[in-house]
Amino acid sequence: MVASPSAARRTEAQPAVEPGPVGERLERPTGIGITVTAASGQTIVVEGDPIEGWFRIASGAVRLSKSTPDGRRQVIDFLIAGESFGISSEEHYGYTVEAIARTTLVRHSRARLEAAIEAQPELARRLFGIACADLQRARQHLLLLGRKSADEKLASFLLGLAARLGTRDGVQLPMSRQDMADYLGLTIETVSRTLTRLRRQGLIALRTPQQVVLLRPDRLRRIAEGS
Amino acid sequence: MVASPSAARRTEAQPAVEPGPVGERLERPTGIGITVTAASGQTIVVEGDPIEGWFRIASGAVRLSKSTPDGRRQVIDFLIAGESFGISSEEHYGYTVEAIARTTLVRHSRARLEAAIEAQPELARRLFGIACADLQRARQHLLLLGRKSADEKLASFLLGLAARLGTRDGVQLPMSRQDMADYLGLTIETVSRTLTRLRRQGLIALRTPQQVVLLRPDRLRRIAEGS
DNA sequence: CGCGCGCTTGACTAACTTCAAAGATGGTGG
DNA sequence: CCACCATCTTTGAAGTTAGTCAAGCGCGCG
Repeated sequence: MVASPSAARRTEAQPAVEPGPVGERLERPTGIGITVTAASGQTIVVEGDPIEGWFRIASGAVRLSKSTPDGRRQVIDFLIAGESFGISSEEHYGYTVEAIARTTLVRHSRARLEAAIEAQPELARRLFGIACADLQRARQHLLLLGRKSADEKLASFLLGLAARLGTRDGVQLPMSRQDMADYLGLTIETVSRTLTRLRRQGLIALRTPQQVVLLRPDRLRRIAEGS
Repeated sequence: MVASPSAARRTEAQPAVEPGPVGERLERPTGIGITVTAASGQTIVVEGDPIEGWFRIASGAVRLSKSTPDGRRQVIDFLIAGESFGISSEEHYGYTVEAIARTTLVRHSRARLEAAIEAQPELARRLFGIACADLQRARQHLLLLGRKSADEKLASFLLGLAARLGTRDGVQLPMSRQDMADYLGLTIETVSRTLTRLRRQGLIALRTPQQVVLLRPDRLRRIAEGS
């Protein structure tokens, strides 16, 4: 059940994030932040870093993850364009953020956010709503990790991703098998084998390893919720 | 890994919560809510119920849980005196709440909370802080469920509970083995066997099944974080 | 062309679950 | 006050799922 300590897979320990093509010029009173870009695999913030602002993903995708000291990793969430992280009252990040594709982010200072809340109290409600939605997602994820089988985990994951990306029957996976495994609390081999099983049962098709077609969403849904 | 469907263990389907000894008289403009009491095992709210207010636990303890349609259960959290649930911008509860001991709760209407926020905007920040703390706890729980072994889960659980209850070396477990199993994503037998193993290794002592003494917190901590 | 990387597959192993039964414990009623 | 019953916990033996170790495949890039 437990991945071996040698499973540390942080092959990336890059410099950090560099100012993007647009650069710091966008730091203006309009409320638009600093645009930065990150290459795939690049680390944006590390668990324990002080939270100095929040990021909104303009394009691309990132993963949030936590690790044990011996390198086992749990992916907390994947974020895509339009979603944010770093909106918290905590002092430090409780997770690491890494790009899983070439990603553009807009960084906003915490001070400005505080000021904006003063100016328009309605904003506080929006942030609270985001935190509540994140909490609901995390709790759904708890049920998946604690009580679902590998088949159920994959079915849930594929359906959830399709719903999130707004695609009816096909999903372009933005993450690797390793990322999926670390999100689902499985190993890469089990993810691969389970996808193969779903494919052999005619529930999905794999055009390429990243391009999944949901052939039988109805049956996948039944599996996802416990046959 | 997956508990059998027959593992449905909601032996309780009681009427709900009855007005407590103090009754509805406490519904006054002071902001003090309605006091209610629940016997051990009694259901307070059910997953899917509309959120009509929030509850603060005056005494006793409750568990929050989610279930699959076939009855497998994942405990999301345990709450003790002084802690709250139902503080959310969601419309419906995403979890069921049940008392795990004789519990007294104070119920506050949502409308009054909204009004209080209008009156003192600082309150909004407090609520946001609670949501962020809950989120951090849930994410720590994700790492436990997804990537820790049974030994690590139990060590983490006992240390966390001791820290939370503010006791140095002894813990009075307020929940059953089944509840612990459902929190840790294990079966009741594995919980029992693991506690026995920790006891035989001299790391803990069990005065009674509920009374745990942490004999070697240092070694437990090393186990909790991955030997 | 061949090298490297990510994905898949196979054989075997280990951890945890399942099924079964035997202690504890605690409350209730005789 | 004590015996009995229901419930919770512990323990044992066997079964399953997912993990580990190892190798092969396929694609893209230099």
